[in-house]
Amino acid sequence: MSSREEKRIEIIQAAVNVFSEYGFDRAKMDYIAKEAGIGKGTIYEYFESKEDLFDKMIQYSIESFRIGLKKIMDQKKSIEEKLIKCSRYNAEFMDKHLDMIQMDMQCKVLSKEMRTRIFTEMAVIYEHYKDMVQQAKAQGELRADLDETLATYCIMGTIEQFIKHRIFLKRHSLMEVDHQAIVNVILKGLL
Amino acid sequence: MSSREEKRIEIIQAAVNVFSEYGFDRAKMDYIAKEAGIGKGTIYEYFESKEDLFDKMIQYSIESFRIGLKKIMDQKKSIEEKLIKCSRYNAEFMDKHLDMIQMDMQCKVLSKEMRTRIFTEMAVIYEHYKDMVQQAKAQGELRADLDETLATYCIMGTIEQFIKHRIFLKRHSLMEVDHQAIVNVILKGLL
Amino acid sequence: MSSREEKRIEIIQAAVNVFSEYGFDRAKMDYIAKEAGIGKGTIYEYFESKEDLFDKMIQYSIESFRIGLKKIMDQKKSIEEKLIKCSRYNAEFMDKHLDMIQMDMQCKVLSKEMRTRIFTEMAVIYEHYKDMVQQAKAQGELRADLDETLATYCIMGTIEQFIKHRIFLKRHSLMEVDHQAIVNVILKGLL
Amino acid sequence: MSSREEKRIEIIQAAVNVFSEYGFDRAKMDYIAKEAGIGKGTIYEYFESKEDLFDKMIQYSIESFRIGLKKIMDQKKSIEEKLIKCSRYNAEFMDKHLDMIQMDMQCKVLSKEMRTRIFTEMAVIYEHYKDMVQQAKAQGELRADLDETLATYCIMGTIEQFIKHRIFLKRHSLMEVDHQAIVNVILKGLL
DNA sequence: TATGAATGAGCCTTCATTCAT
DNA sequence: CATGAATGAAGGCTCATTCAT
Repeated sequence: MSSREEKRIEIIQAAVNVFSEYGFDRAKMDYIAKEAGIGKGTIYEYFESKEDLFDKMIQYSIESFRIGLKKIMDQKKSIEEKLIKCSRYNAEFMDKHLDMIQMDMQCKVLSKEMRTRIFTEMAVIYEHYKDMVQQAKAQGELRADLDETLATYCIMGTIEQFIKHRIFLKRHSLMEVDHQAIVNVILKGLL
Repeated sequence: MSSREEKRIEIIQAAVNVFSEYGFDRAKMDYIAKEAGIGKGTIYEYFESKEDLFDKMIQYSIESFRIGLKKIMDQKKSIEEKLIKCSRYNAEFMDKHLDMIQMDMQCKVLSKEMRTRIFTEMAVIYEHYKDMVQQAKAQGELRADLDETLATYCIMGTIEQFIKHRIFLKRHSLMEVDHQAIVNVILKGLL
Repeated sequence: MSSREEKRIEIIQAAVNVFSEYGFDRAKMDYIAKEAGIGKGTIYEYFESKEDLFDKMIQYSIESFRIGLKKIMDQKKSIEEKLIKCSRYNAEFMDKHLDMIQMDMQCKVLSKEMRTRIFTEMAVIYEHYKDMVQQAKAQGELRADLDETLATYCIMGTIEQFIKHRIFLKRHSLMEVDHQAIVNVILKGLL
Repeated sequence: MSSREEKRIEIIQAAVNVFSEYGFDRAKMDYIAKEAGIGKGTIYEYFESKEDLFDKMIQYSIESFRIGLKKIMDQKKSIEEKLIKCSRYNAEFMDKHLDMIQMDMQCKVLSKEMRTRIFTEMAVIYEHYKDMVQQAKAQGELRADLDETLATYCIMGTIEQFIKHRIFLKRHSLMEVDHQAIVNVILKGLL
């Protein structure tokens, strides 16, 4: 259909790959063009500048990550099952895309306006996690005296750290058993 | 002592400030020289290149963080007490050296190669945490069936996320009670 | 007639406007196409390149100016009357086609090569003036020892300077009396 | 002395040559650097941008032209002698530098502020000429009924046109006799 | 040893031109 | 014929690094 929109997405996807690999400043427009299989000038038919492309790429990535995550959280499953799926989804996403969880930090190079937008987007993800925790607690799946905010930190932080180490350092795919185990630690605690 | 070594440290400290503020690629050697109160050429008398300076600065920062953390971990205290102190130390360090958070942030706009290099340095911290977990487990403070690696992810990730949100987003200092609560969540789990 | 020729002229007229407004190097083919109400590629159906279009536009502009001037010069009038009419025509032309002044201006930011090209075209106008001087001299209207070439410089230069200052600097139309006065100065000299 | 200022002037002189030859838009910073015998980056140690360099070059050129002209006009000589010297000076200056008389038109590419400055500068030259005419008239060198403004246009315009044709088109130096002849035409008129 | 003026490789961006539709 | 999306060569500017002093 909208061939224009399709091409825009293709460029964004190329941008995800290249920015992810090189970071903002070392990613060359040349690389992105090559990755997208188009001429360098063509990018400027769709995006105003390198910064604009980066902005749009961030928006696109966070939104698509958020949507996938929300879908999992809205399923009628136990909190344990959902957390495992979240962990798995998170890992898969990071495997394909840029280190999304920490993307909020990329904002250094962004306009103040964009930074605010990204923080807002990221906050939505935090809220999704918290909603899930609250709901699970309301249904008696989690202990009654649990602080929902801190629990959310625990979930997000642990999963993030876990994936960062596994994917980032060891560069191998995660096995199913890993996700179950990490969720198990979160739920049961260390004691 | 060696006036040479002193000057080296001064340059590193200037580098910490400037890299923290601008990130690797946007930090100019000019800025660092100005911050250190020396000529631009002088930096090259002490460091081979911008990259070399960055590496040495990362090593220096992580090492100073590591030393403080190790001291806490080596104390004869319960795992709970030590974790609370770690959380507090982490928060204080970031409060004073806001640079460290920034540093962490900068990594994200760096190339994958550079990110990996930093992450590798950080692995020392991870090892300290893991040692502490192992020791606590050996002494029966933590449950016997605990996966030490995953437990370490949980501790580090949760504390990091917790501090990031509190300091970075809300911009207020943490109270004593917070550290106890977050450690409580880690230890007891969510169930 | 030939619809093709009409379109050619339309493009040239658009080119006059755009080149006048922006100068050669800053005029974009996009602008000219937009001004002519056609597609960018269409220009290349009628002109070989931007340079070619510029050349043809210069020729067209100078030619239309030349024709009007020649008509005046060919009249059976005294040299004084003709000079006054030339001055008036020149002023009117520049008033209507402010472009022409602009055109003259553009030349100055052009390369020496391009300036020469334009100046060569303008030489035709010079020849007309010189013809008029020669004829007037032959008929005893001008003094016998007059250098025709220098006299031509005096006429063209004075009128040009006069109009430039009046229109360009003061931005008001010229009154009839002005033209008589300036021609008077030219003819009588300063002594 | 101020070696810095000397180098600044050297760059400006290189800029005069290159801008004069190629025009603003086709002059490459590379050319100017090469002409000045320095590296491209060095220009930016002395000027903020290409536009800034152009601005400064224009100011420098007009001012030095104006000073030389004023010196001639202030001499205790007859109006005829002075006009001859002006013509000669003008020709020599244009031989070495950019087409100064028409430089006011270069302003297309300049900031509004700069345009105003140049017009002001150029107006000073016009005033110098007018002063000289008034003074000559007061001393009875020029006829009493002469319009000073128009006389000034006649002088400036004729000389400009004269030089433009001779130098610009024929590319040969002017002989002494030429200047005397053109001034003769101006003073005696065509009748 | 310390300096900072000079350098030039490298990159974002523009725009004349092409060509598939 | 007409179009406008795509192209890539070209140029202004930055900044890590060098080296004469």
